[in-house]
Amino acid sequence: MKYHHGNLKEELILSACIICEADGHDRMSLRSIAKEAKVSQTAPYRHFKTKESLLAEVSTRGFIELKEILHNANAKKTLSTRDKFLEMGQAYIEFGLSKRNTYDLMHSSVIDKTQFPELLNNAVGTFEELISVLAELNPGISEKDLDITCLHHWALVHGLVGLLRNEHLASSEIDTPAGNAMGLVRSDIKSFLISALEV
Amino acid sequence: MKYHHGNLKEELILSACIICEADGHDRMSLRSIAKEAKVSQTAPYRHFKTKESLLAEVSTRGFIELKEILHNANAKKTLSTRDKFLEMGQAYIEFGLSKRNTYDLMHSSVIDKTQFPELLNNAVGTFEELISVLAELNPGISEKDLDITCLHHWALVHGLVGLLRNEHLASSEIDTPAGNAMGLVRSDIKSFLISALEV
DNA sequence: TAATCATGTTAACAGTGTCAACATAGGATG
DNA sequence: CATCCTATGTTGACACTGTTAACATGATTA
Repeated sequence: MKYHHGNLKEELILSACIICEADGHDRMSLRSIAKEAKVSQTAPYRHFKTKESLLAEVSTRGFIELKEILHNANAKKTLSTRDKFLEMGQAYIEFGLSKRNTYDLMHSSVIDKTQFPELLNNAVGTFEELISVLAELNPGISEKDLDITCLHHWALVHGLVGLLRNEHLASSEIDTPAGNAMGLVRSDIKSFLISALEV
Repeated sequence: MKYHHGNLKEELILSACIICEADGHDRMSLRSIAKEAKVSQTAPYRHFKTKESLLAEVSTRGFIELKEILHNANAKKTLSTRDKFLEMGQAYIEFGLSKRNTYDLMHSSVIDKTQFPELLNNAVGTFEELISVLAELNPGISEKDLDITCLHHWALVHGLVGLLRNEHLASSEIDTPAGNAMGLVRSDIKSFLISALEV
C-alpha cells in the first residue's frame, strides 16, 4: 500500500458524482467518499478546501455534460432548425429527469456560484447553447428580445423538470388534474414541447 | 419556569418557518430551534417524529400561504379574467422570490410528500387555483388540454423563479446574455408574463 | 385520591465538517 | 549524492448534528 495515492483528486470527484446522483448531495458525506477511496477522512482536504468546493466540482461537471448534450442536439445537421430546437428541449428535460439529483445540485443554493468562476461560466454557458438555436430560429430578432425569449424557454424546460421531478405529484397513483397532466406530458415530452413552444 | 410549555408545537413550527426562510432548510437544526424555544434539545421529538416531519409542516404552511395568495389574486372581481391570470402569475413569482428559501423547501426532495398527505394535498392545491382561472380564460377547452395548459404555465413561472433565484446568474454584475435577460425580466415581471403567455 | 398519559429532561450514540499537528515521499537544489 | 522543500497523506480532536432510551413531571380523568 503506497502512501501517496497518485490520482486521488480525480477519484474523489468521480465518487462524489456517483454518490450525489445516487443519494442526493445532502446525503453525501466527505468521510464516506474518503472511505470509498480507501484514504483517511481528512485526505480530501488536501484537494478541496471545503465540502462545498467538491460539490462545486460535481456541479461543474454536470453543467459541462448538459452543455455537451445540448450542443450535440444542436449539431445534428440533418435536422431543421425547428427540429434541432425541439431536440434540445427534449434532451434538456431528459437530462434533468435522468440525472435527477445532479440536476438538483446544479441549481441548489448550497453552492455559492460566485465563489467558483469555472462553475459560473459553465452554468451561464448552458444559456449560450440555447441562444444559438433561437437566434437561428428567429432571424432578425433584437438582441434584447433574443435574450428574453431564451430565458423564457429555459424557464419552461427548467420548470417542467422541477415539477416532473416531483414523483409524488406526477405519479398517476394520485388521480388529480396535476397528476394526470404530468403523466401525459411525461409520456410524450415532444408533443408537449411542440404545443407549448408553438414553433 | 413551568415544566410544560403549553404551546410548544406551534412555537417550534413558527421558529422553523423563520429559520428556514432566513438560513435555508439545510442550515436549520432541530437543536437550535429547541434552544430558541428555551426547551431541551429533544423536546421537539414529543411533537415531531423526525426533523423531516417538522420541515413538512413548514412546507405545508408555505403551500397554504401560496394558495391563499393565488386565491386572492383570483378573487379581485374588478379585474378581467386575463388580468386576474396575469396577477396570479406575478404573485406566484413574487412569492417565489421573496420567500426564496421556503419556496426551495417546498420543492425540495428532502421531504417525501407521500408520507405527509396534508402537504401533498396543499401542494396539489396550488395547481387547482391555476386551473380555475385558466378554465375561465379558455371556455370550452377539454379537460385534458386544460390540465396540460395549466402544467405549462405552472412550469413557466416555477422555472422562472428557479432561474431568477440564482442571484449569481441574475446579477447584473455579470455581463452575459443570461444575466442581462434576468435583470430585464426581474425589473418588469408583468411585461415578461404578457409576452411569454401571449394572452 | 390514584392512575394514566402527554409532555418535558438528561445522558448517550454514531455520524458530520473541519482544523492542527505530525508523517512520508518524491522532486528540486546545493 | 545529500539535503531540503513541498505536496500529499495520517491521527487526534472539537463542536455540532439527528435520534433513541430512560427517567421526571404534572395535568386529566377514572
